Amino acid sequence: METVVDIVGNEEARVQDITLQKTADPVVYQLVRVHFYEPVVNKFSLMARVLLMKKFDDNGELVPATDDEVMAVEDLLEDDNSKGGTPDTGRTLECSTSYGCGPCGSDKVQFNGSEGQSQVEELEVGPEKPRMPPNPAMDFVETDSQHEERIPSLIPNASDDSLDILSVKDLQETFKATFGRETSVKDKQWLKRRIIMGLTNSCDFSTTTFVIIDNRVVKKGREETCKTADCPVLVDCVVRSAMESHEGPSTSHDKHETHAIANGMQIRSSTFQENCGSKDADTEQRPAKRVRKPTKRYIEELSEGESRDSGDKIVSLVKHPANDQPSAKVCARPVQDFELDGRCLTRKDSLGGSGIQVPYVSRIRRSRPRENFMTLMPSDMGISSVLEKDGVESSEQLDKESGNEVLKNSLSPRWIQEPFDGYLLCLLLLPKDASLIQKKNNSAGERSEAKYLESYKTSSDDEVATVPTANGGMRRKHHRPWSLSEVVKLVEGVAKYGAGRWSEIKRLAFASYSYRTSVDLKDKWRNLLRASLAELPTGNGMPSSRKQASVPIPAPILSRVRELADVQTQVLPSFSSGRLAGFNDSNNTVHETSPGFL
DNA sequence: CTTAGGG
DNA sequence: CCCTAAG
Repeated sequence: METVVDIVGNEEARVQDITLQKTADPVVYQLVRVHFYEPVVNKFSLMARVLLMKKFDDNGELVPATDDEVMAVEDLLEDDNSKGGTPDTGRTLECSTSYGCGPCGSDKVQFNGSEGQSQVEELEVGPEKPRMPPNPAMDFVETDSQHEERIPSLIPNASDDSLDILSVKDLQETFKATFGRETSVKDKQWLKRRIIMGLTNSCDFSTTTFVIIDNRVVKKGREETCKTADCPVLVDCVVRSAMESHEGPSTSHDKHETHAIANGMQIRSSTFQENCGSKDADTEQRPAKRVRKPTKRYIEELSEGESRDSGDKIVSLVKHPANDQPSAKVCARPVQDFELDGRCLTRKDSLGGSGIQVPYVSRIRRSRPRENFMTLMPSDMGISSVLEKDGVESSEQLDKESGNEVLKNSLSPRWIQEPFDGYLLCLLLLPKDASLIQKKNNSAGERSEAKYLESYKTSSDDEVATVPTANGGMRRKHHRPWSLSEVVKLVEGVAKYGAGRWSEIKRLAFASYSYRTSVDLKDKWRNLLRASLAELPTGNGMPSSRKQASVPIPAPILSRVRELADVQTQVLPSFSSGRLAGFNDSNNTVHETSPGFL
């Protein structure tokens, strides 16, 4: 399968782009839930790369990783770094032993349940999921008969012992003392591990970044991308290793699941075998750790909005104006080859029960964040198959309800704007040689993916990043249609803060929609206004005589727009003449009827 | 830097 | 959506 899901640095990227090194710097975010489309990971034909992972709440808004999540990811990386000696020695980062190595034999990873069912993986990370404490893959402390060879040789046993007698609360406090932050994780094992690691750790992976060049990940000197401490380096291939599954009572279920996975899917490629093999070894020699600084990283989008508010300037990352072709810049600086080929992170799919190998990548941001990378996802990705019970602002709920459904039905498949629940992971599978990639279209899911990707490919053949539209036209690739929820937000914002105060609205109502600038809001408002006015003349041939918006704006919203516009411009006229009259009428009506009730 | 408009 | 001229 020569398809490639390409999301690089929040940018869409084509296979060609990547191979041509044009858009090659990946940004790895965090994930918890994975929408993974492509199971094929054949070491000999593919290079799989985690490119981007983001976490979304129910409204599709970016949410920062929890510290625990971040730490989990950091640990993965850090561990990788440390055990690899130098980052330049790309090695298998992590690989599930269980489901990765089980019945190895097939060279194809396949999701069971593929049928349109979302390939959603839940990385049970973070405090909200105590059942599965963060940082799965990094486990080395586990007990375990099945992995007797794994010895925490690098970990001071004493510490471990001393921690044993502590209560969860104690551990949490220790954790706090160690890391300078609170944790809600209640898993003692995890806490202990973290604490130990925190106490012994001393290396910081965050100083290394990589870039993909020519299908390989090249180490890149630390750069502007990581200037700021909060460089959104959220790598988070959190993976749940099989070993983890064996840990602790709370994971018994997982264990079971893991087995199911092993049997259910065929990830067993020689590749994975290898990886798996190296894993145990690697985990054994996990070196000492670093002193962990309190993690403070935000997804760029968020920090952007917030920092604007506070006048903070840490947004430099995003703001770099010259970042239109930053990737080129980055790529132009080849350093050392860093074969990431083998580095796999594995995760466990709590839904389909399939684990996948997720190669770790790097984090380098290039250009403006691409907000709608999810639009690259196949529409059948199973976006909302699982709702995260995460707390979601009620105000957002409205958005979702008012917007999602409409979107679902009205948006073209390519533009799935419906907010994703949970987290997302985008994987990039870089074919080393497309011709080598073979795919068996077994499942509908695969087919649709192929189809989707094909269309995408087609649309992006050109240098002129354009994308076909429904009406046959071509529009710029990075155009992002306004979702209904966005429109609603905008309208609300205008209602609240007044039209014209775009920056206010932007940061107050669009804090999480980083991709909309105040200018965008303004423009959109202008368009909305036009649309609303265009709809007024009933005698008019057809409101649709005008160019129809990609996302039809419900009439109520348009009228609301009109109202707001009126309020702003001709408050008195419209009020006294039309609205006031109507208001009085209804009032009268009420008065007429109410006496009867009395 | 934010807003308003034109392109 | 971009660009730019104006506060």
